[in-house]
Amino acid sequence: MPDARPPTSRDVAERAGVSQATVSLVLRDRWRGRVSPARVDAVRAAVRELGYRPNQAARSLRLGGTRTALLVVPALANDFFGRVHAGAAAVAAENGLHLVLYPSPEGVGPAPDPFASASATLDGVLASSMAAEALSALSGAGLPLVMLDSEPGRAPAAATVNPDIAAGTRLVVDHLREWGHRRIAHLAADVESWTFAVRAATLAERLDLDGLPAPRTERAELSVVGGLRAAERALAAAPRPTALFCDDDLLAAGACKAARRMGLRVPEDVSVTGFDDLALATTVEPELTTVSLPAEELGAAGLRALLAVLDGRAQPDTVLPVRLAVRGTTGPAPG
Amino acid sequence: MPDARPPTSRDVAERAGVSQATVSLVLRDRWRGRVSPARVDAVRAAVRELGYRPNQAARSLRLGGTRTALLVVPALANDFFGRVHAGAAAVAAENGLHLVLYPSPEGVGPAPDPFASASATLDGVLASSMAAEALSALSGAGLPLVMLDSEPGRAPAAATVNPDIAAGTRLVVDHLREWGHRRIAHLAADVESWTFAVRAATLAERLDLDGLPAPRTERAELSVVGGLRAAERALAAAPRPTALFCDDDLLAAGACKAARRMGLRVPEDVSVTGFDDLALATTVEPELTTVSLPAEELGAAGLRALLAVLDGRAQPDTVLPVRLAVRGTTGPAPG
DNA sequence: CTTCGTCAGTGTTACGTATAACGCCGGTCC
DNA sequence: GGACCGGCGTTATACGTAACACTGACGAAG
Repeated sequence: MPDARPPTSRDVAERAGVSQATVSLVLRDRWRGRVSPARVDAVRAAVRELGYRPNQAARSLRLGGTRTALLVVPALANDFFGRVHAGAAAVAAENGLHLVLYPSPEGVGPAPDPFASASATLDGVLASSMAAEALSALSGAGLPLVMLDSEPGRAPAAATVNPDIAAGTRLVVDHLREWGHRRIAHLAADVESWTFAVRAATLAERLDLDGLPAPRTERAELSVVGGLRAAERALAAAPRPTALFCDDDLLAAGACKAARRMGLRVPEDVSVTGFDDLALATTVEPELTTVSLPAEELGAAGLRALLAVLDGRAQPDTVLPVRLAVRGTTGPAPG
Repeated sequence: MPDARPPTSRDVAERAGVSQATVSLVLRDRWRGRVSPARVDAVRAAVRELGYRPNQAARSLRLGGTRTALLVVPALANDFFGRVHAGAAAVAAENGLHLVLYPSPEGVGPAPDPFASASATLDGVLASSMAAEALSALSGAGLPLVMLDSEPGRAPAAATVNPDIAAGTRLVVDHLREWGHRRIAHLAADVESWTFAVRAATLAERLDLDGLPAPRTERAELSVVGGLRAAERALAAAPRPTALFCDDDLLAAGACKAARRMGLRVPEDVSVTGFDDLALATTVEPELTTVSLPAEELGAAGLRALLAVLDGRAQPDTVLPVRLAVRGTTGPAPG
């Protein structure tokens, strides 16, 4: 059996009694009016019998492009980016694009080495957060880039897609105000990132608009324990805040834990709000009141934007609506 | 500016005043004793100046292989597979292999379409769980395959790498026995999978060995709410079990929630154990006593096995040790 | 003075595919 | 009856890289 190596289109041609060019025409579905139906069937039969699969490398070389895009996400530690990926993957599949996932080691980590060699293998990049060096490497390679969760107009991105963080922040503030909260502390993610900056700015602005004092801010490492520690500091202040605005559900979960450890009840003694609506939000007790971001839609819209860019169509920046999921961690202000 | 398309090695050659072959020698680091240092420098300078990057497609075509492996994971919803990926990615990077991630839509979902065309682009696959059809498609394409969390000797895998599930199960049972538990219920994942079968078999065997009755088993969808519902059923039985052995941390988290809703304290009234040691385990209150699996090491060992297979070296099946993380959800049996 | 070996390179080819450019043949139209 | 044309197919070539087989030239060895 000299079946050592996979069959080529030439093998198929020989078996079907046609030329290699004809095989290609049939496989690329460009044979209408050029190849007789009988031969088309013959080629298809030969393909099946030999178990032929086109060599992607050769295709890419010829065509000057792989139908492959890269999705860069900061981490796989929570389900948010899993949902982003699902949304993007669905759109990619519909459009015959391969989507490859690259979890950037550190939210905003060092230049991912994969890019160096992968850039030649990719047609475009959809990135959620990325080190500046990696960004410039990408734009240097001239790769089309669409950014998620990133400030419009900055960075060499062809387009951006964002959930409406500012609106989400306002929804939270309004909700807390309806419950009568006036002393609101801010558990801020200890990350230099546009999304978090928007939360802080909008929060301050909205409170000011309502004639309330600027929120006391506690910086927190972006994790449950980070939230726990920051909340312990925030709740130790006098007078104690009646509500904690957390940049993220992880922080909010940590904050709830901290409150309980300090003998405080949630939401009777202190209200807590999150952001993102992770799976975690409905896992903890009580379930988190949080801003629900359209993760799937974010991925889908991002990939659609990338497709548009690949097709040479200009793509406007997109903002997606968010909603407030009111659950069990918010209630009337005490006292 | 005729800089329309990326520079090729021939462009580099022209600029450096050498032949294309020489460029290739320099870039592949095969020039020792073949190219004079002066020209090597000239080539390197030209590469820098033009921003030349080798065309991967052409390389793959020539070499008959991409240095790329695929990691198939069931979902991105929890952090376990994020850690598996991290471990595998580290080893891959050390060995100049690209690692691409494919989250299979459904734990054991439909044949992933990506394989159809991607198989030609891959050198090997490291899979955690996979639909039977996808498996056969893979072996049909003759792709080297290493399986994680899969029964050794089954499936057309060149090797398997597993955490020692049986040992973990025994650790849990022994721990519960030391606390005096005798009525243990089993919250079993509603998934046909070898790992879960091992848990059930080992649990039954160990209890039998200790002269205890077979555990009452409640099937649960593999999620927090699934665990919640199953635990409600299990805890409604009379006499009530004093401990719940959960196949997974998600189920355990749900079980704790159910217990609290039924007015039971954990661990005073009922002990709960998990499996996997997800981030979730230390997030919930109280923190879960659970079997800690070496996720990073699992990914790393899996990728090492794949590398061995790619090198044509036979690779034995591997079993990795586990440990019991004793935390807050287990205590003395009541009564 | 020939012969040989080594260094320093270059010419050429092959990888597998997609497609532009061309050829053939039977039927139509003037 | 010859020019033309449309349906069918084929030949030839290019994509960018890696590496084999070769060529001179220059010392050294015989």
